[in-house]
Amino acid sequence: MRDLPIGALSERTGVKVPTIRYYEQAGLMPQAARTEANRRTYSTQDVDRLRFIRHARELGFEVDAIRQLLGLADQPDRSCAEADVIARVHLREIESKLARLTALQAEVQRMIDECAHGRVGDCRVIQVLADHGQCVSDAH
Amino acid sequence: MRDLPIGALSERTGVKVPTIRYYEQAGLMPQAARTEANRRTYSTQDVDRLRFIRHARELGFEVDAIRQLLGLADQPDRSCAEADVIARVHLREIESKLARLTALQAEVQRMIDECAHGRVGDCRVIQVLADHGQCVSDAH
DNA sequence: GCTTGATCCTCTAGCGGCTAGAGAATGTAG
DNA sequence: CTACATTCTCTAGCCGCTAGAGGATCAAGC
Repeated sequence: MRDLPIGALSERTGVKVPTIRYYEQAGLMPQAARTEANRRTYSTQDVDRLRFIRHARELGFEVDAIRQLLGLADQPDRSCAEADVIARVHLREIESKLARLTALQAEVQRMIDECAHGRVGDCRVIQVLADHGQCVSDAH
Repeated sequence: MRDLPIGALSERTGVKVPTIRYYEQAGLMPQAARTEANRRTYSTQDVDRLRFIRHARELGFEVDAIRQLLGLADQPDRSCAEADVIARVHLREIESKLARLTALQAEVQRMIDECAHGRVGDCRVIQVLADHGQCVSDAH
C-alpha cells in the first residue's frame, strides 16, 4: 500500500528503471498512478507483480507469454489448464534449443580438437566452416 | 568465375537475397562488382565465401567473430592460433548457455509436474513464478 | 517491337527486449 | 539557496535480419 517511487520499486525488484517503464508501455505493468508532479507511484502489489515478471523473464518466458500468465494469475478461480499449456509450450522450446545447442557444442568442440595449431591454410576450424559436409551431424 | 546475379547466389547458398545485401553492408561479403545496369554480379569464390558465412552463422558464431575468421581465412600462411581462440571463446559461450538452459528446463519441468490441474489460485506454475524462493536452483 | 512478369535496385522501417542519452522538471540534503 | 539525485518524456541504438514501397531492368512469348 505504500507509495513507492519508481527507483524504490527498481531496488526492491532488481529491475532497472527504464525497464519498468518499458514494461508499462508493453502492457505487463499497469499504467502507474501518478503524483501531482506526474511521477509514477507504486504499491507492494506492484512489487509482487514486477517480481513475477522478472522471474518469468529469467526463466526465459517471452513477454507475450508473461502477459497471458499475468492475465491468468488475476483470475484465481479459473482452471489452470491454460497456464499449464503455456509452460509446456515453453518447455518444448527450451528442449529444442537444448538439442540444437548440444549439437553445436559437439561440432565446435570437434573442430577445435582437430586443429593442429599450424597454419591457417591447414586449420580444421577454418576448413570445417568452409564446408558443411565435414560436419558430423546435420542439425544445423 | 561465372557471373552470377544475386538471385543465383541466393539459390546456391540458401541465403536470402536481402540477407546477402545485408552481409555486404555489414562487411562480411565484399562490395560486389556491378553490371552496367548496376546489378551485383558474383563469382564461384563468392559462393564459397557466403557458404562459409552461412555455416558459421548456423554454428552460432556472431557476425563479428565471422568477420575475424574470414580475415584469417584470407591469410592461409599465418598461424591459426587466433582462429582457435575465437572458436574456444565461442565454445565457452555455448557451454554457458547450455548450463543455463539445462537449469531452466529442470525448473520449468518441475513447475509443470507439481501442477495439480486445479484452479489458478492453487497452481504451482503461477506460484513458482510469483516466488523465486520456491526454485530449486538459483542459476537464474 | 511490345507486353508481361520476374528479378533487381535503393531506401526506410520493423521485430524483441531492452539500454542509453538528451533536455527539462521536480525532489531532498546541507 | 545551492547542489545533486531522481524523475519525466522522447528519440535512437543494439543484433541479425525481414518486409515493404517505389522504381529500373531483364528474359520470354506474341
